[in-house]
Amino acid sequence: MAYQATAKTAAKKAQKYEKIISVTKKQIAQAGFSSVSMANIAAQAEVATGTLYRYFSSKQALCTEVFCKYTDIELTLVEKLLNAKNVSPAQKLTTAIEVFAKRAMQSRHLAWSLIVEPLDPGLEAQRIKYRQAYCDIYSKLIDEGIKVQQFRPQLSSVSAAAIVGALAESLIGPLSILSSQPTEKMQEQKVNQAQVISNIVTFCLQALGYQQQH
Amino acid sequence: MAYQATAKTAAKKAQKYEKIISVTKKQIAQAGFSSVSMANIAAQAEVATGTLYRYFSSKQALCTEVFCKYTDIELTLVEKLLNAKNVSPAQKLTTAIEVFAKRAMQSRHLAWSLIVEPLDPGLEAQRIKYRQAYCDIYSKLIDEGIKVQQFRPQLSSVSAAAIVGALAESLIGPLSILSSQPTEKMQEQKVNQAQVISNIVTFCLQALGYQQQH
DNA sequence: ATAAAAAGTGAATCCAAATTCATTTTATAA
DNA sequence: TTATAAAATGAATTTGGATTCACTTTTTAT
Repeated sequence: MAYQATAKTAAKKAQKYEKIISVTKKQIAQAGFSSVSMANIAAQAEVATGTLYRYFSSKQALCTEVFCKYTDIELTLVEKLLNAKNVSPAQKLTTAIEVFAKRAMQSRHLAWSLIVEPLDPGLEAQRIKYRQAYCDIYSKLIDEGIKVQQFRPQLSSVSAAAIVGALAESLIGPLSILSSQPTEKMQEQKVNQAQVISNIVTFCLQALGYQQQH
Repeated sequence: MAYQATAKTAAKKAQKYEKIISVTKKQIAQAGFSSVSMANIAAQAEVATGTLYRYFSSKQALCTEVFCKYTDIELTLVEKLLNAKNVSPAQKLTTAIEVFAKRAMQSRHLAWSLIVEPLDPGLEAQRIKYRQAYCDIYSKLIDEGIKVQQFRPQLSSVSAAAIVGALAESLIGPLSILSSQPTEKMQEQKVNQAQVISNIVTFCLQALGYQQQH
């Protein structure tokens, strides 16, 4: 009597769920959150619009799911690097920035959507939570660095926010020379990704008062 | 025969125009661009919605006008400071940041709207132009500083973008401890505006490789 | 095979503002 | 004072998706 989803059916359902997520991610990576429409996603996922609502209560719920899924991956990764044992704060920061930057550059459009695309309030609230999380872990790192005198004494939460902003704007935002066509400014200025990353690493380390060892 | 607006009428019209602008600015300063609706503004300006369209071709045109008017004031001010004669690059940067920060803090909500509130694409495009302008003048300043060896050699456009991002995030964005209730974190951490500004000035100077003189 | 439960469908509905425009009011010039 | 131009009005229209829901199809348990 009682209807009980069989393994096969449950799997099919899960598959459909994943397809919706992945299709949405693809759309966001190609043209940003602003390009996501339910009709749009439904077509790509090969379901009816009504079906989407059997998996996600609203467009915002769908977008939030995707946003969190992919933002979380990056945050967790950076978190791990900053929790490494027997690595100095300066070294951890260097690695964290390098990893974050390289990954963002490999998925430039997605990174733009996740980090700087203007979003509506619901999603923006999520983004703020993640930025705050980044800020918190960087803040801790700075405190650590102050304690071992690798960084100068400072308001760690202010400096942490500055680092988050500096990374976003210089690597991903519209001011990043990396976001102009690779052929344009970068070639003209003979700049490559590695140089940009190295520049921003030095920028951050020195900002915190780290004295380069020779 | 030919209708020619008399001085009095022209003045009245100009007054009405200003009133629309000022009412819109007030609305933005109180609740952001997202709270602006034509009905809303019309009511506050004591005109009919249709009348707004005799002054501005669209909502976006109105918002853009206000956005540019107030953003331009700040940009011009900072530009002047950076063009000062007989002032070292480091000193100019210090002053520019201090002035920018103090003014933003005095008009916190407006600054938030102008600098970090998520906007729709039309306005966001305007904002990017201004950010680029800031980036350009900071970039020039950095080049100047490199030349006189106050700053280390670096990719000035990358560092300039980083500074723009750092200022926005640490002073105005949601991560700024100044944007939480003044009573909250700031008192709890015994932090005041001056300390935050001083922190961010040092952050930027050192980021560029400036060596504090004793 | 059949009935009940769940899943899927997509055309129709809803919605909130921006924008329009036929009409009214005000200003100008003869 | 009157005819014409400009300005102002605000109710009605438009719009672009998100969301709904009556109906169909598929799955499950007997």
